[in-house]
Amino acid sequence: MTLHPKTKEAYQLFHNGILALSRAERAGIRIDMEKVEREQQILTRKIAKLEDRFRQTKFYRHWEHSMNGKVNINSNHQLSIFLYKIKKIKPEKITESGQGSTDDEALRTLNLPELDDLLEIRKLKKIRDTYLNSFTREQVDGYVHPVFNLHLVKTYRSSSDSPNFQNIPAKDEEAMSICRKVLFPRPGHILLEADFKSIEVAMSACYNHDTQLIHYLKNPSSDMHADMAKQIFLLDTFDKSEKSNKLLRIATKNGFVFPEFYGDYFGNCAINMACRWCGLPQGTWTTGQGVEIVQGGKQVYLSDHFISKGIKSFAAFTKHIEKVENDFWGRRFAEYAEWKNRWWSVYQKHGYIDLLTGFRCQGVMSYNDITNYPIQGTAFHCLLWSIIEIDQIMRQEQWDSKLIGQIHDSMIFDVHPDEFPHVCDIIRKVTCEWLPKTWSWINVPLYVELEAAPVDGSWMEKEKV
DNA sequence: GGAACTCGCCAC
DNA sequence: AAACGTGGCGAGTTCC
Repeated sequence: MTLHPKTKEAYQLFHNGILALSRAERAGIRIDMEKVEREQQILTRKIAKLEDRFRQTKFYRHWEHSMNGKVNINSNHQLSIFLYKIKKIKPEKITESGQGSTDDEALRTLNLPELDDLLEIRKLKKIRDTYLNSFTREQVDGYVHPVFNLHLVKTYRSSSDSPNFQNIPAKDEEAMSICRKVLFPRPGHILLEADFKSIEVAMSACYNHDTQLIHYLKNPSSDMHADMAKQIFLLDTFDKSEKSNKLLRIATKNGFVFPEFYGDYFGNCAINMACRWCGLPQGTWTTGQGVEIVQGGKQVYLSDHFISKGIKSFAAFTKHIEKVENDFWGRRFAEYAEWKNRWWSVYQKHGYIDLLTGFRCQGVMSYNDITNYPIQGTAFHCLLWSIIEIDQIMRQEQWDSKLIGQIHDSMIFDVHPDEFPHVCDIIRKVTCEWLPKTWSWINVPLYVELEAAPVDGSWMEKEKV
């Protein structure tokens, strides 16, 4: 498939965008190389220790024997053969090419305690060899200069490499801490990140004009994930501040709402919701299973709660999620669903789709592609427009502060403390006021969240402004 | 000895 | 009827 700008504005967005991003690349990000080296050494020692312990297990010795002494503990292929051919364990999960999977989830379900060390080794090696090592390899005088590409991604998002600045760990506490505490602003400066909130959902509303979706986006006190959690977990009341409800809300958001928006279906959602997020098994449910929740002021297990509501097995839960899905697309977001089908018809007729930002996607695409690409692309174009504006103001006003990076819906700045309030003010005006004014098809409010680290603080230390 | 592949895993 | 979108990159492996 091919991508191209159809309007002068679209061309200008890319032309000015790549110039602004090239200035961010030139600015770069400061790395504390001494810290990087120290962390690499610590990781190397930890890995060696874990490998020693792993080599003493019966599991390893059996593996070694079966491979005639030529074991490579980094080889998932070898591990797959050993587990599923030699030990003849039945694989729970199969890869794309049909062999037994050895990913984190597959190995955990095997319940072999020896494999825990192997998974830990994998994780530590990922941190050392992918992240810290790329900083060492790419740094010049203590700064890395990640490349930001506008021409590689099918959806009109960006990509980054050398090093990739867009996949530095953010979820796993240990990985995040090790990788982010070596990233610093220039001496005496402040790292600042500005993140568009729910920009993809907002952009989808610009295409589908769904009444209910717009209602959620226009009313900050409403909460679609909480409403869906209430429906999925059959709750009469939902206090968002309560701890177990927070978990149910996140499970709903990441296990149902977003996957459904991306084009997933109830079958996958049910597995993820029940097993991954709530700790419920795939078969029949019995008392005392899954996470604990609070119902009517009392702590109960999720399985007991569902059983009391007549959902007594994973199969029944899947049926329930199917009904929730039908309601989701058939009633709640019916206008969104109609847009998806209309949009698909337009593509089938013309062979291309045109984005609100003046770009065209042309060629062979699936139904999910057709309904996802415009949303992802347009969301990134909002960020790119903001980057161009801020970069221009920055140069006109001769800021000492600099834009240093971008992660699809967020911008990262290296800010002089004296300029900090002004930079925050400009970011808010550009993203939340001037952007919607310029692109009048934006039919919902836009929000940014600002997070900053203390002066001379690492990226690990950022907190809400 | 390098290209192309698979697998796994990090981000949005 | 079928069923999750986009990347980068490291390590191992296979092919030529």
